[in-house]
Amino acid sequence: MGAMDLPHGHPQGDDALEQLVARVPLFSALVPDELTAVAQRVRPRKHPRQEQLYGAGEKNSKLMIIHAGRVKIYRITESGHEQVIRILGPGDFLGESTFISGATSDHFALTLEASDICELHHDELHDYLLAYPSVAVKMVETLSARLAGTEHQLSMLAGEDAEHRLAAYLMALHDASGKALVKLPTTKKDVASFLGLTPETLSRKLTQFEEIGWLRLGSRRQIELLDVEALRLI
Amino acid sequence: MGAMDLPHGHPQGDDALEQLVARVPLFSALVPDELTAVAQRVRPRKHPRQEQLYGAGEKNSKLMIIHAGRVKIYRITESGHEQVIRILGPGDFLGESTFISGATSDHFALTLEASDICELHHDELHDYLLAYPSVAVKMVETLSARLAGTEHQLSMLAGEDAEHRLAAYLMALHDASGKALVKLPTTKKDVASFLGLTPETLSRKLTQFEEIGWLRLGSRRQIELLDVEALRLI
DNA sequence: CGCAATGTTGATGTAACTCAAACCTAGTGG
DNA sequence: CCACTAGGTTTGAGTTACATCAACATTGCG
Repeated sequence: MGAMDLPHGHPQGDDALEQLVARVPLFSALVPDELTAVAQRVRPRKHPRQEQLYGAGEKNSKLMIIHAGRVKIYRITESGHEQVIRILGPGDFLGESTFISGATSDHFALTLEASDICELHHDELHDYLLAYPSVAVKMVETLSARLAGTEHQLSMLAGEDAEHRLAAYLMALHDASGKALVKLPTTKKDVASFLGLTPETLSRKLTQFEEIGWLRLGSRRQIELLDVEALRLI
Repeated sequence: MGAMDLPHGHPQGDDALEQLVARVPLFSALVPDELTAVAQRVRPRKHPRQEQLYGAGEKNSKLMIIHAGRVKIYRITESGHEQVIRILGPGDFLGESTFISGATSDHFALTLEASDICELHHDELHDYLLAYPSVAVKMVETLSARLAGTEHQLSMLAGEDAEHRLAAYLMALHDASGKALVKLPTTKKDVASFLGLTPETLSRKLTQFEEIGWLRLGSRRQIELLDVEALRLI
């Protein structure tokens, strides 16, 4: 668990790294040779839980790719409260927002659990994208998808009430896992922030849904969805 | 202003088209030869005002680049009301969200005024990005910036009240133009939707700001900002 | 110039927030 | 490994900002 803190350079390690890189959607279109080239330049690091990867105001100059763990992206609004933007997991990348030269990010990234994350300096990223256009195309596609997701969340926040938002969120979790037993990716406090609610309102709506019989609240952030159709139709 | 409805093919027309393409941020990193190549493949079109460029469900397979005019991007929420996502102007592009093969867009694009828009089929776009990686890099940067903007709007909607949202919006208009006399890009109805408010609330807050002396409401969507500092500090 | 869409103003209702207090859970350190 | 504690969660009561409904005024397009 602590043997990869520093690059060792032995063949076994490089192979493993290449395997990791190959699993990242961003690099999935690369041919083996290119994959090897990328793997050699990427710096893997372990991060403990609750570590701040970057903060607002810093000029974070690294693209980070998550191999294992979860990362919370959030903003501090002008009125001072925390707004969760998204939760990232394995295969996702972050730090691209400051790729536009000079711009400093206005949000924070925090590991929610111990995480394995690869880093790539922005200068290098720029060269990579020019050298491997397929990575650039993949990145365009990923950003498009992420943008569409954020826009969807935006119109949910603006247009729907608390119940609709919560139901839609639960359905998204359900569709992602395919199972009736879903697990919140983080604390209810953060989920509430993500949904634009106070923790109190989230708690109330969840118990309300439970009373109606649409779901059952379990321990350890588990929720068993009993009536998926009802939630979808809300 | 109306002589370019159809491509004419004479040198003058091509030069003009090349000039237009060169002004699009997306293509700003291209060298002259590449610029010519792009200009030859791009199809310019005129659109009347209030024309639907694409709608939800359609598999829109074109990247569109705005040369002149304004385009409203909006979604119909599940509860049936219109949510404005953004207003695009000259130099902006749209239609990239369905670039991810197969995905159908869930939002609509409508011209707010007569517009000149160039089209590029997605297949061609894919080839272009591979052939001209600098365009892909530019697109990554643009999408990053757009994502950051949407995330900002998101946290505004979730975290701030009506006054803060309106004040921040007015400040954004002010910062974009640099002048104290700003002009709403579209109807107040649409601006209200963009800010996640009802038209009634927007109207009330604007008159309230006027009574305080922070601004003066003019005709034709003009607003004169009298106390920029107060608005910024709200 | 006339009509439909947009914008304004007022009265009323309610969903969700705030504040507060008690309870529970999960990581801490001994 | 267990007990401690800080943060997370739940429940309750009271408040308010904003939506809704409605009537009227204005704008600007055909």
